[in-house]
Amino acid sequence: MGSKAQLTQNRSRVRRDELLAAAIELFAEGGSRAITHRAVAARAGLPPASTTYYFETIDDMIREALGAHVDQWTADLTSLTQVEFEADVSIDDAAAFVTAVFAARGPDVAALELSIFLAAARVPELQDTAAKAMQALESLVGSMLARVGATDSAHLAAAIVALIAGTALRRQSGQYSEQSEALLLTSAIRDLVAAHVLGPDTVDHALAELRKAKA
Amino acid sequence: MGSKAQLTQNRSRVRRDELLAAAIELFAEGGSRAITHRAVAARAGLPPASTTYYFETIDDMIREALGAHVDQWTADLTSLTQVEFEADVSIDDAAAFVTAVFAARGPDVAALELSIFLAAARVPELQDTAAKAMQALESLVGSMLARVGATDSAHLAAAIVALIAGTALRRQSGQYSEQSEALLLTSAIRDLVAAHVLGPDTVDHALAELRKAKA
DNA sequence: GATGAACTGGTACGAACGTACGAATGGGAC
DNA sequence: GTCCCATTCGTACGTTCGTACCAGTTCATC
Repeated sequence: MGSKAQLTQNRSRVRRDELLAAAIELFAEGGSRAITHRAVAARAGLPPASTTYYFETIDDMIREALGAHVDQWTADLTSLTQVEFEADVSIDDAAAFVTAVFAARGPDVAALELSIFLAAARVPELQDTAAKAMQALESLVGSMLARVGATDSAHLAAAIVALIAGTALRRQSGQYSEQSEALLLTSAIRDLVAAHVLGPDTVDHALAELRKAKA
Repeated sequence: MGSKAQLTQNRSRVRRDELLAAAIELFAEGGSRAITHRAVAARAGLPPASTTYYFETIDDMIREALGAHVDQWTADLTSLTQVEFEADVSIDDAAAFVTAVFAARGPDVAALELSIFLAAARVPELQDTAAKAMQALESLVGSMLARVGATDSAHLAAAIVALIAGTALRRQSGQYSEQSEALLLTSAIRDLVAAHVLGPDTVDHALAELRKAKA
């Protein structure tokens, strides 16, 4: 549905993917405003009419481009979950690994991922796609937590995901160095895991002490 | 610079602000793609030519709209820092208060703020604006921490900011209930503050225990 | 209340847009 | 090999875009 193209030929599928990739490139550079039939085709090195053959409307094209990119991201995250580690994984190894997911490819790419995720989440047809991406990230974090021996906790994984995403977002303001951000993320993850290990009673007690000390 | 308008009249300034507000509305609904001279003027209930009088180019208008919104947000955050509290503020009160900053106005607004912040951070002319907004948020969190008696720590405030931002982002996937998100955020903040109170040695020890338990 | 600058708003123009069309091309099934 | 249909791609149409223009109106200053 959507497109008139039937994609019976291999080359055709390749060209279609090239158009989607070109659309994402343009989106990264100038937002959705930069995505036009002609611009996408030109970027992909294809004739102007190629876009109308593969996509019913320009909105379809944008949707597909965003969706395909988020799907790819989800697939990447999922495959990372399968990676084998040596038996002894430290928290810091795990944190560094997870940090890399969002941050290692550079702030520009992180900004792109965030923008795409955000744009996708606001398109009704892509909400499932966005939700799956977030689930994949939480699964990845969950599997890392399992590796370091933490008792299973969706709550903890969710908090760490929020921390990762928030760090990526915070970094966009451009006023922090990359390594200080990585340090911040690592130490915050350590704190969250430690609090989880110590248990709610210890946390309650520490906060009660804080309150007493203030008085 | 930028605009030919000199804004010597009050009504003129009001109209200009109305145009900026209309631009933000359209941005919220359809992204930067939806911002056109005519659409903005129509939304503001003003004649089509009004936009060209106040803004040199459409890109200037978009920049100004984004910048003005982020500035307003910064001002809101800064004024919240000045709010007086009763003497005894619990961590949960503080967490709830801070949560409200990002979340209370509903997920749609949070998505808008995130989108605008992200878009602004990618426009060179607005990077200072975006950085100031992030600083204002960190100051707000820092002042709340001071109120609950935590020893001053930029590190802790930064981690909590990341947590807030990340929670707002995570929520955009639309698969979590608003209250579960609030609960997640509150408990994660509690954990971070507790870990800070307990100190790095305790955290190290807890993580070491975790490692031992796994073996 | 006169005067000049600031502002208003209708209209116009070239460029770029989304989309449609049709002739030319090419690959797969028989 | 030949036939058919998917694909390619130049071209064209109507629309909407960004921007410019200018006659009319309103306001601040005197």
